[in-house]
Amino acid sequence: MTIKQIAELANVSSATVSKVMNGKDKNISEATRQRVLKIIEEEGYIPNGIAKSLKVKSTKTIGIILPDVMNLFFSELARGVEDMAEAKGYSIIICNTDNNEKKEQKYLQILQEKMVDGIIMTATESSANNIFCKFKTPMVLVDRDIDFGNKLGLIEVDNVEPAYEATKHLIDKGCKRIAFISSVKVNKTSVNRYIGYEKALLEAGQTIDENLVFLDSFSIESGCLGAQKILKDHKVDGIFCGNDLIAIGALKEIKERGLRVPEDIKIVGFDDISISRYVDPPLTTIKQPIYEMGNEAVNMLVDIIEAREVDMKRTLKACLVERQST
Amino acid sequence: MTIKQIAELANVSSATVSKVMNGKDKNISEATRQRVLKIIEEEGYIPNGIAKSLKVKSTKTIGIILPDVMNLFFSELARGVEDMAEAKGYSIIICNTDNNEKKEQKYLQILQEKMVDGIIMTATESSANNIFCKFKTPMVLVDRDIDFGNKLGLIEVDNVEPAYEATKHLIDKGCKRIAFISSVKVNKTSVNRYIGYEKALLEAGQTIDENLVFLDSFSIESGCLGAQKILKDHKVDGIFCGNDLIAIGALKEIKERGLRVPEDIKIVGFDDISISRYVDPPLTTIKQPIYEMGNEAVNMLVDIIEAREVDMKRTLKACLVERQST
DNA sequence: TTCTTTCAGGTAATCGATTACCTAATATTT
DNA sequence: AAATATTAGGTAATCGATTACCTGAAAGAA
Repeated sequence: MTIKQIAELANVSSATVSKVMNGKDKNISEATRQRVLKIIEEEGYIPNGIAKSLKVKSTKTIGIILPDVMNLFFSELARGVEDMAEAKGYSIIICNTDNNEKKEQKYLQILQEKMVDGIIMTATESSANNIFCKFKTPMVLVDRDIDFGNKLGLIEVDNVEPAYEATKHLIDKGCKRIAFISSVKVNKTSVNRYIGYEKALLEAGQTIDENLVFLDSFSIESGCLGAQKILKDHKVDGIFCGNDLIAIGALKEIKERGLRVPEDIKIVGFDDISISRYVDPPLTTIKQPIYEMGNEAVNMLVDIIEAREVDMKRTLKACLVERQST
Repeated sequence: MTIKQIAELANVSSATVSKVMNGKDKNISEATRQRVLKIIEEEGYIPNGIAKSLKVKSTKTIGIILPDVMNLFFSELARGVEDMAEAKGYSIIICNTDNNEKKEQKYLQILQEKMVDGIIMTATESSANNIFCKFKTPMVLVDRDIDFGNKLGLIEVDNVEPAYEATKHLIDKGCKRIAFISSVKVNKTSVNRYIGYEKALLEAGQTIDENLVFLDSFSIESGCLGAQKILKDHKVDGIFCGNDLIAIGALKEIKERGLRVPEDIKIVGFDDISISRYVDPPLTTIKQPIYEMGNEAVNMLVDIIEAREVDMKRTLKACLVERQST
């Protein structure tokens, strides 16, 4: 079923059918319009969007590249993106990189071949290369602060200040020896959270003990591993975790050693993923506006696509939500 | 940059460039081939996949329609789909319906306009209508067992038997009054789990007490609500939850009432989403091969798309994994 | 030598819409 | 009544690849 067949059935030209479908019907009589509409309905005609895209040079789809949708942080981000995209008439193609630069490259190529109108991406931790500079598909980076000049949009949250706040919260609650478990240092997010942690400790006159810092990855397993490693040889009364998944892992490990939270050890996470309020005890954490970041990424991207004036950098605020783990 | 411009730069026709790019280069001299390849590389030429799709009538993309990627069950399913799709050279467009039939309809239309090669979908609980029958885009349904004749593929897991097993497990552990918290009855999955629950109770000579059955939705909130409602007026020593999210909610509610798991109340969930082993206590649950379901859905769909012989129904096995909540 | 293959690559129709521009009829203005 | 404007719709080029079929030269066979 093509537009020509519809046109024939309605005794008009394909141009007329196209005009009716796209609301450019100023010069179409109501009778003709209804006739065309009726036939489209009857035949269950669905226009070929590919043909349309080829002509109008827009696919109304955007690509989203992220490490892993199974990670609650990214699934929330993806949902934020999808909802806003849908509201603005765009579909989204999703790509998981597992922080693998090869896959990132491959997807970038595929998305461009598919002629997406724009790309939203949380870049791989190590993608400091400048592969993105050479192409012109509009793009906005989310969460990972990587410097590509100012050609790309960026949605970020400040990490230093909330990390400082989180650590200070532990100090205020009386913690004297506070550990930090997070991802490796190639990840800028992790580094910034470390800076906030350091700042709070120094300000409180506490010393930085490298033995209380464990850096691996933003996963539950890392949380288990880190807590295990630190608790084996050292006494701590507080842990600031680089994200909530780590906190969940640490929580489990602490309980297995017969220690209590928050009585023996207080814990603060980061992100406030949806599950965090349901773990035991409910986790004190830094609430990141994850879903909103997804929304904003789409807003910015669509502004770029549709060539509107737009600020290429947007910083959102994160804040502490206190629950029972401290 | 189009194929014609590349052709001009290489002093060949666009047909030759096309042949080189697609490996149909039997009749292309090695010298020409290299020259074309070099220019493509130099110019950073990316072929227009939309134009290609229009001609070859295949977009190499499949759509996936599901209730909500933020739900751990579906994010794992989505990941299973994406990974297998990527391996087979397909991209995926993701659509969240929130179990809203209107959105489902809308996405179905959009995906067909975008000319996806196939659709994988977890149908809305209420979509018993036959809207899918009239179109010919290959489609496989996952998890939700809805009858559309045998035109559509189906990937399912048996729910009755594992639900029976879960309930029997509680009985074997000594539970005398076992509650059931799950989603509403329009959801066949939920119904089947109820049937298994009922079967185990009757077989053990226990009576079905409707006061111990709470049906709402497959969410953490429902778990809280259900446990709250049931525990207020009744004494129970075991709860079979329709899925893990419900179990997590119930767990929280139980603890808030000062009851202990598993000493006072034993709990079994369903799904084994990734977080379940990390809650406190680690959840005994029915492990569904969620990721594999995603894989299999793609396998089946691609077989249908590429017109291979294929069994339109595939049933996977779920099994009990015992952890500390029982 | 002549005929047939093979090789290397070119020509142009095609996929299914969109849209700038055209036309013919009717309506309005002066 | 003549000139102009509006209405209703049609014509055909175009988007950027793919591919069936064609061509002319060189190689091999008879």
